[in-house]
Amino acid sequence: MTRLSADMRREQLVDAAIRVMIRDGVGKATTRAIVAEAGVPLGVFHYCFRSKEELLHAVIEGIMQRALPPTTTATPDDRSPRGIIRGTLHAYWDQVRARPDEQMVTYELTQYALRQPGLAEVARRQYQHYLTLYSDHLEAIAQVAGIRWTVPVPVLARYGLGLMDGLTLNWLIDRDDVQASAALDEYAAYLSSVTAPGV
Amino acid sequence: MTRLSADMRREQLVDAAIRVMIRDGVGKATTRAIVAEAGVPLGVFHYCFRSKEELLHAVIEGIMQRALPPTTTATPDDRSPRGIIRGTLHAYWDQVRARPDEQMVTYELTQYALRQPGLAEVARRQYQHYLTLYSDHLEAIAQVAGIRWTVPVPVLARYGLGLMDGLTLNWLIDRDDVQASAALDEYAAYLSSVTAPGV
DNA sequence: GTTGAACCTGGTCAAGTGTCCAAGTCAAGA
DNA sequence: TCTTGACTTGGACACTTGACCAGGTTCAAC
Repeated sequence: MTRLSADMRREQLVDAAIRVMIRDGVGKATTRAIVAEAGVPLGVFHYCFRSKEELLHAVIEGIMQRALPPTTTATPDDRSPRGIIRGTLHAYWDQVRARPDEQMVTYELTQYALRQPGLAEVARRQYQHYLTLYSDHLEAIAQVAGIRWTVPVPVLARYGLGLMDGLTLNWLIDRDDVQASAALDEYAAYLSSVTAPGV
Repeated sequence: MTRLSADMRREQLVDAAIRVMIRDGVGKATTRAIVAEAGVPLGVFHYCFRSKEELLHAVIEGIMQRALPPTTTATPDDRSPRGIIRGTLHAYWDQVRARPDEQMVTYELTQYALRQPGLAEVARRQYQHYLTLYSDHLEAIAQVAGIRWTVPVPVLARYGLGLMDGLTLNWLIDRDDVQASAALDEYAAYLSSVTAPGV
């Protein structure tokens, strides 16, 4: 086995763990499955991590990092406010649709974290982070489209984040692209209805 | 041990399983934890169920049955369409807030089911059932409020169910009642904006 | 009363799981 | 060169978990 620093090994194990989770689910991500995926002996695990929970902690931080960044608002075809909003939403949705398993892992990890006293706080912090991202994203859209929101942005962010989370969850269950798209369009229509020209 | 029919025993075990899941999470609901909760010997389990998955199947059907029925639209204080909508939503939300652990179990079970080939179909069917319930609920509101929806009800149902699922999930993470309530009010405002008088 | 099906029980098995450790290997600084 | 600390390795331990079964008990129907 090539010699690596403990930090490198940790990174290697976290990546392997994420791969296992995406493929087989969080429940199947045992220490043995993870080291097998990473191609290292079992002993390595507890040399790098004090416990499995410590790895889970690192995995959660890791997967949150790679969470979908809101798509840059580039929609060359339709530059009306409504067109920009609709284009942005569908671009984001395409990313969700492209990696369903990754979405599932995110939800599974969130729930796992909520049950583990030590990890609940991490989940909370991460969700707060998402809220901020979403708020920034809304502000960016407003700027690009040359409009302002007639509803407080924090409210709009919570509403939107909730809706996207819910639609994703529901789509993961029935994979109904037509209905999901229709709901997304309705969201775009709603967002357009809470805009006013200029700032 | 008092003698009971296998059907009774099954019911007893399902109830015990649900109790364990609510208290400790789906992952901790082992056969031993379940029979301990039910106060019966371990052997009973595999006398009543061919396998643990068979019990899980029964649990899912069971917990879905007790899922929140849409609140009857009784809002004596404000009988305007908007008042009725808002009252209904908050009444529903109060039910969610009253049993957070039960909500979590529902989400955990859904995910567990999606990973288990045999159970995925059950989840799909149940979600379809929820959609129908939500549609009926929307129609009921329209009738009581004397309005009609200007957006197709199936779209409105998917949108609403997604939003409520997402808001619930997010609230389970940060338990922020103020923000949740604000988002809920915004949803009420949106719903009001897609109504037209009479039928 | 006999019988047979339904129900109960305690122990046991094999597989899997997180954790630990003693002995080995390596590379770089004293 | 020697030493020292960091990394590697294979095996082992203690425990959990789902599944199974042989033998016992009960009760209603005949």
